[in-house]
Amino acid sequence: MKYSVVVVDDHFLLSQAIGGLVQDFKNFEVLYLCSNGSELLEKLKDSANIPDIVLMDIKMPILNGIETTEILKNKFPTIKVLALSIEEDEYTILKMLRAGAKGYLMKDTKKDILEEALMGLVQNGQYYTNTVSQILVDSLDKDVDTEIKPKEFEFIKLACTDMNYKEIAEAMYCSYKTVEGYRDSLYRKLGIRNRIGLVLFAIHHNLFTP
Amino acid sequence: MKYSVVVVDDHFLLSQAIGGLVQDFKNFEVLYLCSNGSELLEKLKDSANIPDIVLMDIKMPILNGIETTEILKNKFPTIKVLALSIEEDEYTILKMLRAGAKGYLMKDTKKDILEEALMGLVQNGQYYTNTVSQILVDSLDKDVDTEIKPKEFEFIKLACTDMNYKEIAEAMYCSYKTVEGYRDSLYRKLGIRNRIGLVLFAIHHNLFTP
DNA sequence: TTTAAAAAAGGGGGAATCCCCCAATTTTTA
DNA sequence: TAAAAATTGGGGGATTCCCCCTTTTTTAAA
Repeated sequence: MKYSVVVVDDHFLLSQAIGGLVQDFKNFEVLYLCSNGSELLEKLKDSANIPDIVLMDIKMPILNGIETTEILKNKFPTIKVLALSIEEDEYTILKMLRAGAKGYLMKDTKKDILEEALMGLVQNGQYYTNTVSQILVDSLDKDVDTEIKPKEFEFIKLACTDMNYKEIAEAMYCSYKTVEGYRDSLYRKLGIRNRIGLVLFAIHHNLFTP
Repeated sequence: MKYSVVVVDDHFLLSQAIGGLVQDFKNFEVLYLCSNGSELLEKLKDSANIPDIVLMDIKMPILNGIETTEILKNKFPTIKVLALSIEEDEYTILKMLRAGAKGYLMKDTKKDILEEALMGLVQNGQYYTNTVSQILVDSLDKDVDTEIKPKEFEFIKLACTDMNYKEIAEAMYCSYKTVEGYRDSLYRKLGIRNRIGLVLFAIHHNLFTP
């Protein structure tokens, strides 16, 4: 009996191709492919469509990988999610693991590693590369004072547009000075010195997708 | 006799997988895979390694797809390049086509289309989707006064860091006022109003990769 | 439940930077 | 040699940055 695998990725070519790779593995077979999270949830309404493993991309339209994994954790706890992302980013990996992913494969993954990871998932319930383990260790002492608050998060997204602070204040229904407060607080705790730095930070940590 | 195909992409999983798809096509076979442009050029030094078609990613480390295609056009004019990119972007597509690519496939491409495109390349020497044709038509009247000059291009890349204009001027070995000139000229012809807008423009048009 | 501490929101003011107009000079191109 | 383009510059208003501060609200602890 082979373990069933579902690939969720909005890049048709990639999901089709990954499906092909998985189909070659002797212990695994592809159940079906989805192009985003909500399509997967739709499929899962039929209990015949519940796979052992979901290979999940993170950046997807409509319902992204983190949100989808969160939902799966609650509604289908038997399904193991393996994150499979083009971009490697500490923040994103952490968010994905917190959401319930049992492993995370980077873009430089080779075919053998994919099979090894799938076997790790069914045998040990997880598969963590050295990189991911290191990130987990690093995150222990780091995330405490670097936590970004909801209002600051909202500010960051607006700061990543060409609006000036006066306009941002109007958009956030608060005073200009409050907006400056969010900015200064972020500059201090993120160690950046101007708005370009903030935009770059936001992009690198997937707080904002251009 | 099958047509030989080389896949150039820094995403191992993707290139391996695309290679698998191509291998399934009855008229095509994979010669080898490369992870960036300079690796391809190294391979091509041996004349036994010259393929009929190169499937080329655009964003790659060391030597990107546009630069690589430009070199191929001069040194190996018999090789047909099919751009195969995750991101779809007018500017990038145009640059890739100007560099000599004979076609461009978007991320939502399905397996059949890939085969169709490969056949188009060997039979007609090109394969253009409707989207690409439309972009070509649009570009005719648009690109004239929107051309970005080399110095401006250099400025853009520095403007996408947290340096201020004084520092950028030092980095470019010119006066502060010259830098302001580049900035103002770009703002005018790109229709943007501040530096964040410039950064966003640069990202959207792949002039700068965060 | 009261109290103390922490966080959020708002504010003043000054220095630095950014934006945008104009003009002069030098270099390149036709 | 004249025209076009690139470079440099002045000046000034707008915006951003970065300190200082007070008031209000939320949270946590005694």
